[in-house]
Amino acid sequence: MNIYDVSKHAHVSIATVSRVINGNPNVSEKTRKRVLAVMEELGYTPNVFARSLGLNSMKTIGIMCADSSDPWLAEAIYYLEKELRGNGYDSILCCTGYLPETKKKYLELLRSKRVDAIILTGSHYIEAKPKDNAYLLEAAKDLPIMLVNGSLNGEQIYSTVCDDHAAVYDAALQLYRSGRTSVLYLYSGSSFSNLRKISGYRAAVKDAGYAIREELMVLCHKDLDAALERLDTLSRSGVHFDAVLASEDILAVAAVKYADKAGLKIPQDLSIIGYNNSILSRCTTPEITSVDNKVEALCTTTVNTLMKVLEMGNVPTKTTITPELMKRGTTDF
Amino acid sequence: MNIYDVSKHAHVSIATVSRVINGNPNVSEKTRKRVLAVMEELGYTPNVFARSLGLNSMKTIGIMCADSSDPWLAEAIYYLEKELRGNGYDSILCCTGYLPETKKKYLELLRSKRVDAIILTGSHYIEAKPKDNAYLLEAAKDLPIMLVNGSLNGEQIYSTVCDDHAAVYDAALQLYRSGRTSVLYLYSGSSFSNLRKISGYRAAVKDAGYAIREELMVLCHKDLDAALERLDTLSRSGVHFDAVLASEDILAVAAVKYADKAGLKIPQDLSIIGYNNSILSRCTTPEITSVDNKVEALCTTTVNTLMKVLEMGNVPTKTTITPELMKRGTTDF
DNA sequence: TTGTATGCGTTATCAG
DNA sequence: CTGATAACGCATACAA
Repeated sequence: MNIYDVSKHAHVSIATVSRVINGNPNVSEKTRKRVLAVMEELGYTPNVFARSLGLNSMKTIGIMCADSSDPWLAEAIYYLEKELRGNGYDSILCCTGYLPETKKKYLELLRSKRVDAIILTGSHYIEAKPKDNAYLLEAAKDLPIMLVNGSLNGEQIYSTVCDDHAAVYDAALQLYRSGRTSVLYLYSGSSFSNLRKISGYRAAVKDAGYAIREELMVLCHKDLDAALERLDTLSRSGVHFDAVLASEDILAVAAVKYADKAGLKIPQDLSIIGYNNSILSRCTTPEITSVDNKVEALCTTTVNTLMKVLEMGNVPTKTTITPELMKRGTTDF
Repeated sequence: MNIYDVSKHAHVSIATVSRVINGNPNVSEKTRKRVLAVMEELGYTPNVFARSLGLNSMKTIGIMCADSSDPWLAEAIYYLEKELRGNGYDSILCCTGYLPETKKKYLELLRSKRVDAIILTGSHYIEAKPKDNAYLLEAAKDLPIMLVNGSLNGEQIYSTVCDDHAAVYDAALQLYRSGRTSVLYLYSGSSFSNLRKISGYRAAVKDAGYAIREELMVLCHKDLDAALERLDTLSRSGVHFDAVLASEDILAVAAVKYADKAGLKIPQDLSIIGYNNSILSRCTTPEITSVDNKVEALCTTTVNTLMKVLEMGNVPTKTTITPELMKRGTTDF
């Protein structure tokens, strides 16, 4: 069942059938209808492979993410897929894990599949050392690279980021303003986004008139038990804190559990702020004040930008989106 | 940069190059090495479109799910993608939503993309009325259809399910055995899986020696606020219950919140069991006893079965996996 | 407005 | 073991 069969049955050439398929206006209404009728009758579907071969494009975008089961990334993927499909593009998904080598491997794989562009979802794709990002610049010579919540300068590289620095700065400052004196910053890695967050925290501490205390900046695994354990030992070792600002909601959940265990009242004895405004922030009692970093906006903006890029339009290289603090029961402001 | 370029540089025919690419044994070791060297040198990558055209296969599996941001589905997608890629297959993702029409539409779309098989993820794809599943039987004439946590009989349709009936039966019975007298069953829909769960609940009520009370089987939206509100009004309207068994963790979270609000002690005044053993079940205080329905096992089994199907092997039409009750703080057994 | 001929980069089928 | 050549199904430049 191919274009030839249709052309025979409709008594036209394959060129005409092709024109009909592609909406070329240079076809008389009569022939168009006849061809369409035949296509319907035969249940004809164009062969995407042959079409791709001619056009050298699949109308497919590669989506890379570290781990599609991470709630934030899962939500991002949802919006990206939806938005892309709305624009007539398919998405092929790659969960790359967090290792640089596998990230590179999957990027190569997607390139070999001749996707029309690649979207890197989440802040784990930009490394601190420029040479570790070189492979992205290299890939961007062939196709557009879109960063969702990451930023990198380069030809054909487009970034859409949430202003994490401002979000954390603002959150921390509000904690100090509400009377806290020792805000613990709990974070889980050193991705692009995490670095920006930490710098926001540092700036806030200074602007609140305090000295930076390294022991209040605590790195731990993105895991409930690990974080709880970390807070426990920290407290036992004599470090005092009356607020926890976390780089991830799950860490904030751990802080709530820690307060429960230690008999601390929330938010009086311990204020807590999470990050991402995920469903996790709503499962605890009290519910957690959390920074909404606007996944949906990040994703739709990314896809919109990409569509303009593919249409050869002129587009901004970097778009910044403003996060918002969702106030709930773990803070008293 | 194509197979002709390689053949020229290596002084062989394109047929030989093709053989090398495809690991055909009918090539002398010497030639193979030479060709591989040239390919490396020129940085040649086979054109997937042309290859697909010849093979009429993309080595790509379509994954359909209702909503990739649903935690359970997100996790499933993660395992499916990983497992498929390990077998050399790409996955193209489709979030179909919950409406029958869009489900059909996306299935057609994937078919037109000539994917090698389609995986339907989650229990939302099997409808109660046989005629609503007819389109799946129709599609299965062309390619294998794999169901993850759904079941349907038909040629080229393979199901991998978790025994939801047994899981809920067992959970409910344990609640009665631990002294509860009125177990409220809270559920969010009437998918295949939900129907099986309800039948498990009904069986348990009977086997525990109680009469079925319709007012104890409560349907509500899969949403924190909606569920909380539902429990509130239910209680105010005089319905008594001393345990909540939920078809989703999020509903169990709502039950915990309800107990907090109503001043009920968990598990003494109200025992709670959730379903899915998701991270949500670990965010509350106390943490929620939840049925682990083995996402990973479901997904790896599905992919393994699919691989056998694609290799024309003989495979079971239906595989059942046994769930497990993860006991935590919301129950006293 | 329509048809013809050719290219796209492979794989597969022969014949040697 | 190797090579020539015909599919594969479509898009498109060019001719009519």
